[in-house]
Amino acid sequence: MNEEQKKMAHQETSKSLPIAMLRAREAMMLSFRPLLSKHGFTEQQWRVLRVLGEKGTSDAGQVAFEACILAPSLSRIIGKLEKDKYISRFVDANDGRRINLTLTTLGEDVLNKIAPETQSIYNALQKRYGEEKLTTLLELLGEISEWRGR
Amino acid sequence: MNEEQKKMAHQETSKSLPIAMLRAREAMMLSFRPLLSKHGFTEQQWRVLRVLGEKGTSDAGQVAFEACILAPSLSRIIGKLEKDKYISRFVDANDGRRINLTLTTLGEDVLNKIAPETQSIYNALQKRYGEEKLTTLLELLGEISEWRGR
DNA sequence: TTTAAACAATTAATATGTTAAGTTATTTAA
DNA sequence: TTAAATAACTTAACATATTAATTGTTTAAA
Repeated sequence: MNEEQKKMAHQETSKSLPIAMLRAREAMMLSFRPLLSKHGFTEQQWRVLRVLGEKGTSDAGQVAFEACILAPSLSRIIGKLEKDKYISRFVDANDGRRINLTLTTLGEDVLNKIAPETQSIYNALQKRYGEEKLTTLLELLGEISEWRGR
Repeated sequence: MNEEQKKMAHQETSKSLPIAMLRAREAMMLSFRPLLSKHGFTEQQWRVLRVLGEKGTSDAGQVAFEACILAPSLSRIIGKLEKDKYISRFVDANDGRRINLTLTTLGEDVLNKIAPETQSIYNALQKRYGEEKLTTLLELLGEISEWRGR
């Protein structure tokens, strides 16, 4: 019995979708993260700003879902973003449980300042791999996102 | 000037690859995480066990790269896995800086016990989307992983 | 209507992510 | 050969991830 046969045969890590997504995402973030940290934001803070820029005012639950951040993490993140004057928060008029969030003028300014820089990184990626390939990738990822399996 | 025009037009979050990967990965982990936690492991601990099962003995740096975990995190993770007797660690004979890691018998046992269960979740995903689609996705992710752009 | 169930957000506790600094071992160059 | 540079890992500090418990609000049922 050789070395290989001692081990039971499992799926290779390179063929695991969650690991493959992690590695691919990490490769991209190696480019994006320095840009964000240059401006003093973490990935997660940036996602919150982007979602608010896209959706306008929306409640914390919606932002958490869109930014892919769990509620407890979001609570702290919006605490800091509010302290730093990038967003403001207020209780919903129709539902006292809900917290609405919106970008301040300062928040909009940083979004407008940083977004073009992230876009230029994205353009480099697109130039390298081609628009079609990236579109296909986005579509496939979108389908998986809707999976509620097993 | 209407509401839309007030905001500068940025890339939609749904068209951001890092966010799309995050959402897709999260959808999958919603299925995997309960299985892992049932056995008392976190995602990261599980990735370390899988990598060691695949590679056999290998040094911490290699494991960190393969499992997509930064060195400081790995230090803590292997500290716990060693304490719980799933792995053993020892200084490399040829390079005193390097720490070699290997699965214990207990580690191999849990790997062999849990892996089939994760595989069955994966099979459900494959049944839903088709083998070809998942293969395409893995290939595209693999290409992005090699990106070192800008 | 009054209470129980369901909800949204927050707090708490433990684990990991991220960057920087620190340790020890190895390599390189003077 | 030795001091500086490099490398691998660890520790530290702060931010986020995850699950559970808590608080306050709304809805639904008795």
